[in-house]
Amino acid sequence: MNIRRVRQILKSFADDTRLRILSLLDHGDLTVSQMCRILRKNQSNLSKHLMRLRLTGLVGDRRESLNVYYHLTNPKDPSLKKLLRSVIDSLSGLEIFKQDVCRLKTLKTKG
Amino acid sequence: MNIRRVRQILKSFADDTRLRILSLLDHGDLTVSQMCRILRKNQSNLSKHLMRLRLTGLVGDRRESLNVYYHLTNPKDPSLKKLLRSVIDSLSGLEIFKQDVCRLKTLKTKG
DNA sequence: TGAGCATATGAGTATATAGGAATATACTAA
DNA sequence: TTAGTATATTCCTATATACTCATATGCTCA
Repeated sequence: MNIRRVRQILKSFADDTRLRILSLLDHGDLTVSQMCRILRKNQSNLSKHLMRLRLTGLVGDRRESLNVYYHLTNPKDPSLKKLLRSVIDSLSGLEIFKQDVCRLKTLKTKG
Repeated sequence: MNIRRVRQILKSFADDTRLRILSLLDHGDLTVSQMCRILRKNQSNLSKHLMRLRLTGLVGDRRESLNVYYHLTNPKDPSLKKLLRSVIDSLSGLEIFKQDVCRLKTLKTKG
C-alpha cells in the first residue's frame, strides 16, 4: 500500500455511481448492461466508472463471449479490506442502495 | 445518516490534506497554526479544509482566546464511527502520515 | 481606542472529473 | 464476410474544487 493507491481508492469512493456499483457487486458479479438497467445510467457512463474502479484494483473483470462480468476483488491488505467493508456497510442502510439491491433481485429472478 | 451526509463525508476523504488533518487530530487537538507548521501549508488553505471537515461533522472546534482548537468528534452512528476508524487506520502505515506525526511530536515537546 | 496576532473569507485561476453523444472495438453467429 | 450485440473509448461541455493572494473578522492587551 502506498499513498498513491490509498488516494486513488478514497477518491473512487467520492462518487455516488461508483458507490452504487460497489454496493451491487457486493451481492455478486454483474455485467455492464445489467448494471445499466439497475442503476439507470447509460453504458458509456458505467464503463468509465468501472474502468476507474478497475484501476484501483477494487474490482476485476472477466469476459464471457460478449459479456464482461465485473466482480469485487478480495483485497490482500487487511486495512484495505476493512476499509472497503466499512464503506459498503455504511451504505447498506441508505434508501437508494436498498432500492438498487431490490432491482437487482428482481432482475435476477425475472431473468 | 442520509445519502447526502455519507457522500459529503466520503468526498472529504478524497484529499490528501484533509486526510493528513484527520490523521493528526487523531493524536489530539491542534490549532490552525500548529497544523500549518506540521503540514507546511498556508493558513488560508488549512482553514478552508477545516471548514469543510467541520461541515461534515467529523471535526469540531472551540475558540480559546486567539486560538481555535480543532478536534475529531466521536460519531454517534456506529457505521460512521467504524468508517472513520478504518480510514485513519489505513493511513497510519504510510510514510507521509508518519512524518506528520513525527513533526507533531517534535512540536509538542519543543513547544 | 489602536496595534497586533490567529483565523476566516473572498476573488480569481487552474485542474480534475462527471456526464452525454458518437464512434470504435471485441466477439458471435449466420 | 456481414450483421448484430456488448463493451470501451473519444470528444466535448459543465461543474466542482484545490490553490494562492489579499482582505476581513475576532480577540487581547497596552
